[in-house]
Order: sequence, then structure tokens, then C-alpha cells
Amino acid sequence: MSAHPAPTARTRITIDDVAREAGVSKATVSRVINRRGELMSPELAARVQEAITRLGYAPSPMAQALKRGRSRLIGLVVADVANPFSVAVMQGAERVCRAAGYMLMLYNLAGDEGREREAITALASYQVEGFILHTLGRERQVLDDALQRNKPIVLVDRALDAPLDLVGLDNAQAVPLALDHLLQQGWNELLFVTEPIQSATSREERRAAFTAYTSAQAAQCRGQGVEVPAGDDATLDAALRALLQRAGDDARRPAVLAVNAVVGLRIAAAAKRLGCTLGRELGLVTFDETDWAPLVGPGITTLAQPTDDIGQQAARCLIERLENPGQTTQPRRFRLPARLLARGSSQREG
Amino acid sequence: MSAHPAPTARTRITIDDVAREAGVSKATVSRVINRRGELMSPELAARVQEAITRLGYAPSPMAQALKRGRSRLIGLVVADVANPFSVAVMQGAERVCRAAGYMLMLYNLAGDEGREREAITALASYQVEGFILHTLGRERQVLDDALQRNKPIVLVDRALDAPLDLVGLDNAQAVPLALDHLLQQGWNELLFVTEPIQSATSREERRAAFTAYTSAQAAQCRGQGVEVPAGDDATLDAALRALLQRAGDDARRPAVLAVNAVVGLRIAAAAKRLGCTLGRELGLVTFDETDWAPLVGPGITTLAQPTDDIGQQAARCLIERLENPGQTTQPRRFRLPARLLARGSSQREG
DNA sequence: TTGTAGGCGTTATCAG
DNA sequence: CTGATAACGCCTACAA
Repeated sequence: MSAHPAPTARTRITIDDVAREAGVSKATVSRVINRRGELMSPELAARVQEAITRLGYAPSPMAQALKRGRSRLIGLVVADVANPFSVAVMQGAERVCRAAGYMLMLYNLAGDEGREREAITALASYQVEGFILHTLGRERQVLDDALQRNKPIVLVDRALDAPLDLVGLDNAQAVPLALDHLLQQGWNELLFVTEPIQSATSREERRAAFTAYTSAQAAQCRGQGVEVPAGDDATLDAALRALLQRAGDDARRPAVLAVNAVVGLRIAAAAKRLGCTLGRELGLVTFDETDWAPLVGPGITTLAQPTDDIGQQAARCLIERLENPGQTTQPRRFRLPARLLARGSSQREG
Repeated sequence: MSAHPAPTARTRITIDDVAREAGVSKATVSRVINRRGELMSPELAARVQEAITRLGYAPSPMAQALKRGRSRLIGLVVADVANPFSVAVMQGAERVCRAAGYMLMLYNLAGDEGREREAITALASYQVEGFILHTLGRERQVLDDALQRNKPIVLVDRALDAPLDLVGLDNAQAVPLALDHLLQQGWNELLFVTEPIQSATSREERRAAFTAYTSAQAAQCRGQGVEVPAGDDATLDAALRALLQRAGDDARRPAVLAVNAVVGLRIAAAAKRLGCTLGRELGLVTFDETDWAPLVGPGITTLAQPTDDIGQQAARCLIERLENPGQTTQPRRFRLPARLLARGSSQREG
């Protein structure tokens, strides 16, 4: 209709506006912004700078991205934001990214691992420069695709056979930490409860460490493992009953190591259903510290993960790769230590 | 150096590649993508379509955004992702946005309301088309700025004097629901505990509703309110002791209504510290349903917010404005009802 | 029905 | 040291 931009919606102020205001060329303005005042007359730089602030100009990341092929965007794929661990990691990662001038683009799988590929494609189409993946990562094809496009990937908490950077918990340290404590407190009929392992390596690692420990210490304890699908409380209750039975038969003391906070909470609920008291008839240690752990039953003993550090480390690791492209360093693996917070659920009681 | 794009990092496939592959012009490809097969020979459309899939082409949102001035991005500012309510809302909103072809850009304030302005500016610079704000929103100036730039805003859970769309809980319905229940169970010395109200209208509304109710029912109960800053357990303990005291003096039964899950958990912790049992010496109802509510103490009675609905509604509301620009409809306010989940913490016991 | 050309806001190359 | 000018990938009048 009208030849000029609609005067109603005041159009965005561009580099041209600044150039005009300062009486210089766009190129000069661009230089002031990027190589701050390098190789140019100070007075001109000052004039431009003033025009910028006067107009309140900010360059358009979109246009910049288009031009340089770099978006300063990082894609974060999360298995489930309802998982407190995911959220905690997210926080650490976001802080680091922002400090380095990157924005985080979040994609939540909401537990539906099938949408993983969709997530990566969507994020990639938005030109994210790299990925932080806290998810299964079974879609090898998509990963290869991302890598071919030269987009670095950092895996959080879940390894993969692919040669990728990884940051997660030191499960080989964490599991003995928990089991030593349980044995010390007199619990000697042990059960490891996890959601279906599938290809989640952290679950896998934890189970492996559990098995290794219990067979090495066979003189002092017995150990079994069970996989309990989400929502399947019948299986869970049955496993717990069997555990109590085994212990009762041989005058042993039964305890559970839960693979994460979600499972830990389910164990607490099951114990309540079965009418057995935590810390008395049943010992419990779970991975992941939470706000509510001290208040459920007699307090739940947890293996606290350094979630914030994990998130930060992941972000740092990725950003380092982004800023040094071409450097094909070997994939790095960061394993951070857990801390044990002993509470009532694992303390021997009168 | 070289005249052609570096062959090493395989460059992104563009609309030109597709055009060449299909032997047509860019314009035709663009048409196929946008007005799907409208006003064009089916065979050509098919040929283009095939080229698109063969090459695995996807248009660059960046370039599209630059051209159309629309980014298909929505900015979500969250007060604190550690708050389960925020996360739950986020989930609902994200689903709706994605279904409508929008991406969510997340900015977490991590409890630092001072960074609100920074959040909005950063998001705005990325050309988000609108905002969902779950935060205090005291930065009037920034809001006005956003509105002037024609960027719609939807407020979640916290009203404002500005004429903005809003979706949140129906506090006037929720509070009596909780208090009726408490009275019915025989609790009649009531205390409303909140974090500092500041300008958070949901806290304000809840307190107002509490006050209105207790003065209307003065014959059957007494009510007071207290603000407890985060981390200040001394104040909390003192308030609780005073409550127990008041009740003891007049042979009344003391109960607390907590403004949200975080405060609720703190009350449970304080009760434990003070050695008084929930549901017996002290009644408790808190806003926000959580996974752990059934397992803390005798189970915590909660006012469950329809978080997912709230998130969805917010997203829908915003998207509707985005797709009907110019339509200066009056600001709308959606108030969704709470449900009461009665548990041990509020049941009269022997 | 299809193609041509101009421009969205930046940056980078190359003259001056 | 500074200023034109050509892309970046896409959309959309306008022309054919």
C-alpha cells in the first residue's frame, strides 16, 4: 500500500540509522562494534559510539548469524524437565553460556525419547552452533549428521559409543561410597533398583558398579538388581516383597540403592504401601539430592551429584570447541565425584 | 583464499541448490514451500518437492526471519526453574508452541529479579515475537518498550497494573476451598505463610483472600499472616512458635496455609525442628501439588494448580495475538480453578 | 504459471 | 583510516 514502512509499528533501528546519525558509513559503525576502536581515529569512534547509545542501537543477531554463519546459539536437549537432575544441570549450563555470550535454546523431550531426532533437526535448522545432549542419544544417524555438519556435541550423564565429549558422574566412585556406608550400617541384603536400562549408560554403569561391588564383597553381603518401568508399581512392590523375604529367611537386613531421585521416591511410596518403615525394616540410599530428601520418612540418604558443576563443565567444554574450530582434539570425558549425605533411611536404628 | 566456499565443511544446502537440482528458479521453490502447491502446475510442484526431500533441504529460519520480520520465536522468562510450578507451566507452554510451529527461547532469572530487564532485552534482540512472563514484572519501562515494539506479552501467575493478558490461578476460589477444609477438620487457629509479597500479585491475592475469609468467619476461627524471607528460618520458627502458643492458650488447633510448595516444604522442616507432628499438633495445607507431597510426614494436603492448563492457555493466548496482529482486543484474564488433595497433614487425628 | 530482481540488517573485501 | 559494494538465504512484487 504505502511506499514507506508503516509508521505505526516503529521499525527496528538498524546500522543505517546509526551511520546516518553519526554521519559515517555502515562499515565504520560495524567496525566500532566488532573490533572495538581498533585501527581508527578515536574521535570518529567516539562519535559513532555516542550515536549508538543515543539511538539505543543493538545489532540484530539474526542478520549477524546470516552473514557470519555463526548464530551464538546453543541447543540443549533435555530428556525430561520434570527430572530435578536435568533442571539443575540446565542452570549451571545456562549461566556459563550466557556469560560467554551464547543463548540457550531448550528442547524438552518430556520423556518421549522417540522425539530425539525431531529435537536435533529442529535445533539444527535454527542454526545452533553446538549441542548439549542430556538424553539417550540412540539416534546415531542424527548424531553423525550433526557431526558431519561440524556441530560439536557434548553428552551429559549418558555416554555413547560415539567419540563424543562427555561429562557425568563418577559412578565407579559413587556406588562403592554408598555401599560401604550401607554395609557399615549393617545392611547386607542389597537390591539395586533402576528404570529400564535401555542404552542409558549412567544406569548401566551404576548397575555394573553395583554388581562388581557385591561380588567382590560376597562374604559380607548379597546383591541383586531389578528394572522397574515407570508407572509399573506392581513390579516394584513384588521386587520389594521378594527382597524382604530373602532377608527375613536368612536373618539379614534389606536395603535398596535407587538409581535416581524419581525411583527413590517410588521406593519410599512402595515402602509406605507395604507398611515397612525406612531405616528400620528397609534401608535406602538414592542417587540425586533434592529439597525434599531430608523430609521424606526419616530422611532419605542420598548420593548428591555436583549438578551445577556438571552443567557448567558441559557448557565450558562445548564453548571451547566452538571457539577453537578445526582443533580435532580427542574426545574428553569428565567424571565428577558424588558426595554422600547420610540420613535416617540408612542409619541403623535401635 | 579460494574463490569458492571451502569444500571441507560441507556448506548448508540452500534454496539455490534445490532450484538447480529441480531445474527451476528460487522463486518457484519458495512458492512450493510457502503456498503449498497453490497456483502452479502439479508436476513442477512434485519435481521441486522431490528435489527438496532428496537434498534434505530445510529453509533457514534465520533468513526467513530476516526477510519477513517474523522469527517464529517466543521468549519465555521464568523466575526460577528450580520452582516446580514454573517447570510445570513451561511444559504445557512448550507443547502448544511447538504444535503451532513456534520455538521457545528460555531465559531463567534464577531468582534474581534484577536481571529481568536484561532478560527481556536479550530476548527482544533475538527478535522473539512475543513474551510469556512468569516473573515479577516490576520493570515497567521494559514492558512498555516491548509493547511499543508491538510485541505481545502474556503474564503467568502474576498480574500487573499494566493492561496485559494474564493467566493464573483463581485464588478467590482456591483459598476458601482450603480454609473450609481446615475448619471442617477442626483447625481454627490459622496462619498464612508467604515469602515477602513485594509486588507478586498471586501472593497478594492469596493473602487478601485469606484475610477476607478469616474476618468473615471470625466466629469460627482466627487468622494471621506472616512474611518469611527465603533462608530466614529464625523468623519462620518464631512465627510457628507464636502460632502454637496462641492456640495452646485458648485450646485451639493451629494450622498453616503455605503460599507455595517451597514454603510448604520449609514449614514441614520447621515442624520437624520444633518437634511437632503434622496432622496432630499442626495442620498444613500448601499451594502446589508435587511428587513428594504424599510422602512428607503423614502426607501434605495440597491445592493442586492446573499447571499444564495454565501453560497451554498462556501459549494459546499469546499465539492468538501473534496471528491476529492489529486486533487490539481488550486484555484478557484467565483464572483457572484449583483442586484440593486432602492428605494426613490436615486430617483431624484421634 | 513461472522467472527476475530487490532488499531484510550485517559483515568483509577491496579500493581510495 | 574510511567508504562503497557484494554477499548471507530467503521472500515477494512485478514482469513475462
